[in-house]
Amino acid sequence: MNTLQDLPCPPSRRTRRKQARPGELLDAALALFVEKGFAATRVEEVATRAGVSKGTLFLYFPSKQALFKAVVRENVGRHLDQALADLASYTGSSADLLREFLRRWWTHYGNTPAAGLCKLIVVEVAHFPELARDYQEQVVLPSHELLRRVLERGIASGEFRRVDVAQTVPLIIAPLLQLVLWRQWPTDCMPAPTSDPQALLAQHADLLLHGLRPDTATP
Amino acid sequence: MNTLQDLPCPPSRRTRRKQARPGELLDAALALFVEKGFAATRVEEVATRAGVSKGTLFLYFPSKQALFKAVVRENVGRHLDQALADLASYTGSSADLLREFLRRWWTHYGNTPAAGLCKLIVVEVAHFPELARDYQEQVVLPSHELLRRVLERGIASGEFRRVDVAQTVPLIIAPLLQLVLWRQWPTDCMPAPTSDPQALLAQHADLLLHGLRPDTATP
Amino acid sequence: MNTLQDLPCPPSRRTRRKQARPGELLDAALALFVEKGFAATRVEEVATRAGVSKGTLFLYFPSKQALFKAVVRENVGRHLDQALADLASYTGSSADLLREFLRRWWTHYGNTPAAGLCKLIVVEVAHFPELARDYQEQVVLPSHELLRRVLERGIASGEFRRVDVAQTVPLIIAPLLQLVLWRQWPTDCMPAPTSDPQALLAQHADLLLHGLRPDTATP
Amino acid sequence: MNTLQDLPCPPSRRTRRKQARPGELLDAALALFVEKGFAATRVEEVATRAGVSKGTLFLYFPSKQALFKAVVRENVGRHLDQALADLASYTGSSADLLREFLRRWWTHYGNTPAAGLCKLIVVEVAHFPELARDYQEQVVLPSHELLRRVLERGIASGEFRRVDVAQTVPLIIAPLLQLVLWRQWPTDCMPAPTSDPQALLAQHADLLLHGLRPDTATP
DNA sequence: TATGAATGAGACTTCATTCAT
DNA sequence: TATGAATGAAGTCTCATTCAT
Repeated sequence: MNTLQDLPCPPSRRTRRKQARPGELLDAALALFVEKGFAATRVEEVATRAGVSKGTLFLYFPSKQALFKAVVRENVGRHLDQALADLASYTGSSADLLREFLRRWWTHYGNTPAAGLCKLIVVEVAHFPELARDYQEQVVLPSHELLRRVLERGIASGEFRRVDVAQTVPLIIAPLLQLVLWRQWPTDCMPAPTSDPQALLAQHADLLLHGLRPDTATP
Repeated sequence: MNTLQDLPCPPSRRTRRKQARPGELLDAALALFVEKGFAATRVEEVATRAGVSKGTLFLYFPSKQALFKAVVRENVGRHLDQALADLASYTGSSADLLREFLRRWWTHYGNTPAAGLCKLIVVEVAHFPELARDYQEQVVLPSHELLRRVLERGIASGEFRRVDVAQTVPLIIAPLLQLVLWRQWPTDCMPAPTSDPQALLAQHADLLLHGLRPDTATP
Repeated sequence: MNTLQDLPCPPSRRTRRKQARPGELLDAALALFVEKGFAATRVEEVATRAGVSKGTLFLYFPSKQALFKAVVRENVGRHLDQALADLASYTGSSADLLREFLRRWWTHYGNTPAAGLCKLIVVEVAHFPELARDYQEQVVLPSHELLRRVLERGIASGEFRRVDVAQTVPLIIAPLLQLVLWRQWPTDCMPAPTSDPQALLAQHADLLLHGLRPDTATP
Repeated sequence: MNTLQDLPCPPSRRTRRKQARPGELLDAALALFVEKGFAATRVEEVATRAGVSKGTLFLYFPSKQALFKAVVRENVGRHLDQALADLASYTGSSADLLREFLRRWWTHYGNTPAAGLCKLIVVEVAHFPELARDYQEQVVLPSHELLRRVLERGIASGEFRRVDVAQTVPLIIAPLLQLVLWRQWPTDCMPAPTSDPQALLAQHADLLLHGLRPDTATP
């Protein structure tokens, strides 16, 4: 029996807001930083978009820089972890594994708000070296490491021909990164080269797997 | 008859310098904009680096934005034109043509100061739609058009298998763009995934041409 | 008949604290205002030091200025009254009376927390004219008045030589005020000229009484 | 013969102002800091009083704190040096020397704008320890040292009776400091105890020299 | 009564732009 | 043409004060 008293008291409206504030501010900040860059974003805009006043923002983040760092830290590698987690124990073919990698990368990262971070990092990272390190550790290295293992696995099993793994990994990554950059651009004056990300990824997988296929004509 | 006056006077050093001013300012501005972005670059820095005073800069460019536009206009597509010019009349194999495209892109564009513009455009272009249009017309469309023709040529001749050309072109471009971005990053906290651009490009060509090769099982 | 309710209840701990609140806030404020000045003291610091929240402070004092005025009013002349009260009816020699004045001034005022007010008044009083008037009436005038009578008494009795009383009174006061100022200074970078207030006061009395002694050459 | 060409060209109006600017700003700042304290003085007020705009101030001083430090450094000990310089080689009586000290202190320091610094230092010095050190070295220590020598000279020569020199020096200084503080106060609500500084100083000298006179009645 | 989250006016500081020289 | 002193709009951040709970 569930009595009323067992139900947790709903937190007061004020308390609920207080707890939600940092998240709301981070969301607003992510959107604006991505759209306009760090310098061109005014803290008052962020506050307004989050539905609070300028001063309130400073209750939660001591400075604009701290806000920026929190935005990046909050979103860097957020979805990537789970996306890559169980790929390591994949048992199917290496080709399927590569396809699955691309598929997950898209659904868990490239197609989420976190993708906006790429542009941010490309541009602002020179001014925030600590964040660059975070990004390197949490996003770049794990992705590269995983891809490297996938390639080596496929080569070892004979599914893939022998290629220079170190140079091939960035070639797999590049279209993914470029995809999220292209999607940031204003479509009117600067249309992305493709309007169908999924088709691009499909073609990427197709071209890649063809490119990795061992030479059958060598008896 | 005094014909001496008809002869062009060699410009005095002062005159020469005066005429060189805009160029020196544009060079300084390019370097700084690429390094720090539009907002974080102060006009005084640009002037100082160009060896003139802040006021002088405004004699040549009416505003910071105008300076930026001039920088981009000056450098966008500067080297690309000649790089792509005679590729249209190439007569060798399509594979060689693709290799030649990559080679030229690297020597005439990716490995020149103009490459810094990529980062600039990725980030700032949203606020300068006219520039985006310029870039689109002078860089993106010609490159894509050329690549499209190369692919269609190869497919028509049977050198390449039938692929979705519209999706493949960006896949060829992506590593090139990414390569210049990687080179902008601070190497200490964010090393590029490869330190050997030429090797990357070689692997790109290799993988690509393998991927485009017709299925050998079709006699 | 239930007479218990008629008896005064000993105040509960909460009630007692509640009644003590203003006093605790005033103590905290005094210390902080003295230490940092009016502008550099934040109301939140005062509240925290008094063990309450910022909002609570404003239940007792309508503004920071009101708090400051209350602090000064509360402490100005607090100990001085009793210190000077019965000196008026002193019956001993005028020299002893002067010595007693200095002694009491020190024990009841100069060596109490209220001494910190001197610095406060020196600096902030220009912006709080009402407080200046209070201080004038409660501290300056009574002290001067008393000292004037002491001097006149001594001159009348022949104990002291004829001096310009109006100019002499401030000369007696000056070292006392200066003494409390010196003690406010940070000892590391700005040591007071003497570390022994009692010795200074003793020397003050000695020098003063010698200076007031009638010329011995007048039989 | 003075030809016109020998006359130094009067500096252009702009140049002259440029050179005068720091001084004008320091003067304005001194007045306002003395009047209102560091925190309550707005940089825009200083700029306005100096006849320039807010931004101009920051061409000469990188921050409000730097301005404050410059104000103090500029004025601390400015007039005191020359005032005390040749007193060391005085050859008259020690009594005259003491009187001369007081006279000079008044004309060269107490009655100049630099006197306003005393209040400033009393209050703000806790936040600017380096400045405290400057003041200590340039003002306090030299004055005390000089007075100590005067007293010892008089005692050695028999002009003065044996007193505790270390305690007497501050007793001579105190009325001087207090005098400048009193003059800062608003005369309407807080009149200084004397409106005639010279009379006070005269009485100070008189009382002091009487107080230091050897006991003639001790055969 | 007590709290502490929220506010917003106001301060310091920067920097693109102007203009007298 | 070239300079660089001067400007002032605009941005970040602080903190006294308010008010819903």
